[in-house]
Amino acid sequence: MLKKERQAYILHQVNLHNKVLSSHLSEQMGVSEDTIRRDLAALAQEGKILKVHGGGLSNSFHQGAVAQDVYAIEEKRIIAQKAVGLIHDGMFVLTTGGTTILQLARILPPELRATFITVSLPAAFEYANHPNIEVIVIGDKLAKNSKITVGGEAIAKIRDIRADLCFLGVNAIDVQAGLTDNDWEVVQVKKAMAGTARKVVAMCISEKVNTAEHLKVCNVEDIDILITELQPKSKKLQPYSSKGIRIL
Amino acid sequence: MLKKERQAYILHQVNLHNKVLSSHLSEQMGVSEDTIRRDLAALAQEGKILKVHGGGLSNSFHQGAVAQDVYAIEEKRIIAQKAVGLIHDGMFVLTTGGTTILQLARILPPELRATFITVSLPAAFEYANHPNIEVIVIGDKLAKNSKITVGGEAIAKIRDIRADLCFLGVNAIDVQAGLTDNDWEVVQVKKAMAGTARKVVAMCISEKVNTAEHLKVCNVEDIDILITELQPKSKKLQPYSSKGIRIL
DNA sequence: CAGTTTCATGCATATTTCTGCATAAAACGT
DNA sequence: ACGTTTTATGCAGAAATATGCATGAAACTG
Repeated sequence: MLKKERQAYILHQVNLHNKVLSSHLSEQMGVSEDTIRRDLAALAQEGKILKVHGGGLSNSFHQGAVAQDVYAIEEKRIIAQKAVGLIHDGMFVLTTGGTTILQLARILPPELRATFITVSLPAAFEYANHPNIEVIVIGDKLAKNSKITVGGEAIAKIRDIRADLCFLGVNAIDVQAGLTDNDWEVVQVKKAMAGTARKVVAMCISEKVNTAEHLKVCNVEDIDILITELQPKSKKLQPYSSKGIRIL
Repeated sequence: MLKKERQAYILHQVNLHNKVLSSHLSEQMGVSEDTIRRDLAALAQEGKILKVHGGGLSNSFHQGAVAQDVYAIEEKRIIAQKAVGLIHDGMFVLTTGGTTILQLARILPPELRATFITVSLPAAFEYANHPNIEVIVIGDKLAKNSKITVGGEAIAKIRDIRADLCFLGVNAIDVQAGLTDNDWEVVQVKKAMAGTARKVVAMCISEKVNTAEHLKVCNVEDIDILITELQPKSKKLQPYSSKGIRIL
């Protein structure tokens, strides 16, 4: 990894999380803490970040800036953290859109080499920031509110891909009703994704567990792994666990 | 392998991956690292890439990810204003990426009903803000630097579309050399677009008129309309006018 | 204030770059 | 066509750069 590249990545992380730890970064990109410290010093020198003991801070504190607030961001961050452990080098990964997926995109370890395939434009942007990931965009008509491509072309293309892993941002999940959503076209895309991947991972904040929407994506049995921000052994998740779904 | 060829390849790699390593390139095309370094230096000299210790980076790194201001925005706004007059209800419009195209996207009249087809993710986002426009995204591998999709799939898809109008963001135009660009894949996409549309519109700031890059997109005769920020009767544009191209 | 973590400094090492030069290939002028 | 000039490329050795490690100092924590 090149110096500038590393610094750009650090800057990205700082802008995203408002703080970084030297120890964390060091581990994340496999260089010594000394190097990280030198990078932080350089970035601080350029005024891009604020260097503090133990890491760095966004200087947006200093200048006052915008913090885009995502609903239940902490929960989603936890979920993303669990999900990232499933991805290994060389994998082909299908993802939908949604804010949980975006969180996932942001915390992908920089040395991970994988191919991400998505219908979500925001997700594609996020993946594009990553130094070692190949991004494949599935094309079709753009659904304006969700910024994902939907339609027959997209679905056919998804079916052509034998992905190792599929991450579904989940709107509602229920033991009886299965995975459900409320946008017809989104459902088509998710169906296709769930159908073609070797392992299907559902990412869902606990609040949406045991809720249902009008349109069905798939049965809970079709899911291989369910990730929520709760403990895996949490009572709320027992019904899913006993259906043979792995809980993280 | 010729020097120009090599440099075009390097540039393509940079546009696709945002970085290249001298060592890697050297091995990949069987020339010494010295030669690669000289190529990188030349490309950096022309401002096409950012040269760093160990290789090269896309110059999007240098500008800082946030708040990059568009070069020559006033000129581009004028061009976009002229271009928008060509679009009518019901049309199918193909567009490339580039900042000029983004300007166009922003000033589309809200009551316009048309279908825009693009390989550019930023352009797609911009179009998506429009209330009455249908947006079709062409999918394929994402070039990280320019955020456009490139590759065989994309080109095949473009060829399937009979668009009424094609807007090309132009990198360089010259009466002799024609429309030229510096990234092989981008050139393929532009070629396909220019080839399939009923009318081809080139949008080009006057600064780039009578300049040339390494790779050819098409002849000036293949363009139907040329838009710059200059007056149509401007002297600089005479040669194009006399080739039968309509100037706006 | 004692213990732990983080930091700065100097140094060692590996990698990358620069410089000058030699050679080969291409372009040019007459 | 021939010799000359320009250009492109590779190579060797010196210089610069990037990084990690060891040590003691400084900063945090409770």
